[in-house]
Amino acid sequence: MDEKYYPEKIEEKWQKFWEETRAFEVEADSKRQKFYCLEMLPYPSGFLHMGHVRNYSIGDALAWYKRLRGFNVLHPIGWDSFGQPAEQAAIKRNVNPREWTEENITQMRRQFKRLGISYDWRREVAAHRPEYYKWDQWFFLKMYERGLVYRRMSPVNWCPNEKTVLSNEQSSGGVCWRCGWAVEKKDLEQWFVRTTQYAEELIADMAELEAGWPERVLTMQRNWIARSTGAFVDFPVKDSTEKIRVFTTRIDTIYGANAIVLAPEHPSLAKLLEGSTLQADITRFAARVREGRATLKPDEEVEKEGMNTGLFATNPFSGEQLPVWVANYVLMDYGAGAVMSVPAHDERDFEFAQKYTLPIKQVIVPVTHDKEPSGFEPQLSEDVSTEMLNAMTDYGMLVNSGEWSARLSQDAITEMSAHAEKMNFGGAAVTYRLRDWGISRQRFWGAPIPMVYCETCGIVPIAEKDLPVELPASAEFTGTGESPLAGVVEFVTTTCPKCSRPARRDTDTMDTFVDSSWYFFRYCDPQNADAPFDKEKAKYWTPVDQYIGGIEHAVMHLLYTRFWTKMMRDIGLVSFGEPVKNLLTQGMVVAETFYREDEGKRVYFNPADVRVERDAKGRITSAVLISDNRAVTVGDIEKMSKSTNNGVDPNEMIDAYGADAVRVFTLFAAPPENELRWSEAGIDGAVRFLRRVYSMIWKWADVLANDSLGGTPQINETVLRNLPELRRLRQMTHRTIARVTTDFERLHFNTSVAALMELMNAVGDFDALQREVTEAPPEYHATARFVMREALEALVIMLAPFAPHAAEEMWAGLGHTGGILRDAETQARWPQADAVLARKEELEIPVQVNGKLRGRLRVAAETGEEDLRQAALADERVRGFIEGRDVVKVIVVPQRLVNIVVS
RNA sequence: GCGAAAGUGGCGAAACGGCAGACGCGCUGCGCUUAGGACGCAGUCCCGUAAGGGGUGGGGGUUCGAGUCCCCCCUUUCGCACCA
Repeated sequence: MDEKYYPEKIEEKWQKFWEETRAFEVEADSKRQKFYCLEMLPYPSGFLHMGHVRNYSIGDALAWYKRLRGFNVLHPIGWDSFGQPAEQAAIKRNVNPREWTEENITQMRRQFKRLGISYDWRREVAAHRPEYYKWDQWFFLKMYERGLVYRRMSPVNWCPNEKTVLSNEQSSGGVCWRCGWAVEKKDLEQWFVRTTQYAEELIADMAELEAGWPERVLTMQRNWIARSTGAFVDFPVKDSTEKIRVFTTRIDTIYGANAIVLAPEHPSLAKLLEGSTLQADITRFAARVREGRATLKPDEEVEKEGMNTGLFATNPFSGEQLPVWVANYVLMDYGAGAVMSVPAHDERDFEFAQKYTLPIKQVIVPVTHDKEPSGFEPQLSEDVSTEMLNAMTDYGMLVNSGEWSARLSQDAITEMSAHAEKMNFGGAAVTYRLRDWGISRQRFWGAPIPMVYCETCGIVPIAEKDLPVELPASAEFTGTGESPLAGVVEFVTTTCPKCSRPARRDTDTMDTFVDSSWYFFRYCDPQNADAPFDKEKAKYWTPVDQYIGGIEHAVMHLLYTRFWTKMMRDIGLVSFGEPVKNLLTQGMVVAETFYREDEGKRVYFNPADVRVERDAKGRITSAVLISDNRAVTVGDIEKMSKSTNNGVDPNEMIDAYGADAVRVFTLFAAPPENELRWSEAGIDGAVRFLRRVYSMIWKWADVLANDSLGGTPQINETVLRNLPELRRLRQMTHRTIARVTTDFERLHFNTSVAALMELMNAVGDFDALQREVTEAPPEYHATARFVMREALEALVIMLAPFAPHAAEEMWAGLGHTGGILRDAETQARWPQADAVLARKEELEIPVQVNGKLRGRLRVAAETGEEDLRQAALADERVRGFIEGRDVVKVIVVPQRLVNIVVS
């Protein structure tokens, strides 16, 4: 151990040590309790950013903590290495996606190692390697066998100029990202996974997740799946054998229907309009609406538009003839693609009826007395189109509804659904907003879909034994045309697995969410060549005990992986349906921005190049650019990004402060789910703290090892009894152990670090006191050294999850060999808090009079209720406030406070 | 518009319904230094010399006691957005 703290030296040394001793490599061991600590795998862009650093620092702290508590901890990492950036690099710079990806992985792996994250690197997986995506394809075949994947036409974003498929990002704003042409929708045959088949289970199983997942994420998933209960009702079309099926949640309002409205894409439309004079007009209208939708910007509101088809449908409840309309506000892919329009009791239908002056018939009246109905007096006349100002969407009592009148909405919904079912024209139904998962991508850099098209046999799956269908080494990356694979003749040309005649491969690849849906199962058995993973190994390690990642994956990734797990359960690979027990969604990393206006455009400067001036209160008063010493504008705090130039490079931070300090700051500065505001001053504080601990250990290492000052460190009860300062440090040590332990269990890393800082401060005070002790008997020194060693060792071990390199160095400095994790299988190193020692001997009890603080009592910790009461009433200061008044009540909370209530 | 979460010093933040602001940053003063983006010590919510008073977005309520629980409002952030 050097006298001074040299992070780069220590960090390199211990990284090498961990590698050589295989400190983080683990195997399934049924005799030990496991803990699966998982962080979301990164896309290998080539560089770690601060968001990654935060994510992986959180995970690593937890992994270390659990190891020190004696768990067998699986802590792996891998690469989400398929996807667009590699392909874009290929298009733009003519590099090979595979080489580009592999190079990036090499670079990022080096960065991970520099950060000292404790991964079992033998388990690393990468989505783009055939050994991995072989199993994506295998799963595809399994799902195909079970009817869980199917093919249908579906629209993609299409650039008519470059004749290529664009992703949503590439077509944002409705224009092509490269050429600026208006993006169109184009229908292509694509593969879909039937996620909707599991909709009910995906909703229902969320009950299991309530304890361990953020409420926010569950809410988002619930809204995404959006289960809705209602009923189907079939409306027979006049002069036709066709029926129009609608979905409604308000069958109780059916007597108020004034029209049936179809989505423009409704499949029955063509048949219904056969021979109609309006056919051409309607078709044109439908096409226009569809086009309008394609170029729609995300936030845009669209005016309701519709057309009367001239057809009529019969309301099966009332027998009434209703006109059939087509309108842009009805969605084809929700419910039945058709609705009954009830303007009096639905806002959208109301708006539509207003626009086209359709009759509005009221069939529900409010019955609640304590709640305002929607601003409108009950009317019993039928057509209220002139009086009604808003739709009345509340439940109420049915009126104008034939035999159903006078019932309450809730009852009517059940009874009318049952009636529809009995009469065979509908019935109760549940629908979901959740749609099937489209997994076809017209891209090169993904797992090929293992399907073949044969003229004779049609669509034929590849035989399992012929997997993987390997990606060719390269393709033409022009950025135009359909899937790049379509241009690779050797790839496309194949033979039919069934009839052996020439056939053509599917040239699409799979969505990268496929790769990330099951990767953490593969970590359990990453080299398996015969199966995605060994069931027994997965059974030991999974489900994941703690998953850590960004909130941006709240819906898609986490929903798909939940689906995938259920699918794997149904094909017998796992025995549970939920893959992740606890989820932590960490906040973004943000920083200050600085800019100058230049001809209306903002030019941003990196915070590293700016000097900030503050006033006496610490408020920022101005900022200047260091290079020219002229002022810059202080902008908002924003997410670190290229566009605002406020990012910091983890490599530079590690160079300047060391990985340990970066990690300590990252975990200390904010609770994990909050935003983390980057600050170089803050990281200075982290280094300062580490340095203080380090020099304290250095100073005491010799003393603790040197026996000449009074024998081996040991407790002398007499000394302890007589010297409160020794007891005080012990108390602080044990109190800190208890605090840090509970904070870790709650993932409150910031308060853990704060507690360690307090312990360090106490150690510092104790050390200062010791310097003043010149003459003392040997048993005093022995006891003092025992107490100090206890404090320092606890401090070092509890620091390991945050600053593992420094902790290892100091642990060794305290005379321990073989590293902190030595014998971890048999001996948990985490210190044990002794509740008796952690207790304070003397307490300061606040005394309130009528809830206001009026005095404090110094009492022994075990002082009872009655004594506290007496002491409070007798207190000099307190008496000044109660004199001359009646004491009505005295509330005594032992160990806590006394409140005296006076009149 | 609908839904959810959150508003505490100059800043990041603490606080089983029980002393608001732990811990850290910044700032102020002092010491040590030729010097310091080093180190040490002290101070730092507001008003007041003090005693004391006020203070957790605003207003009400429950309670002996509210940052914490309930109701209304304001603001911010996030998610969803014609979902019948």
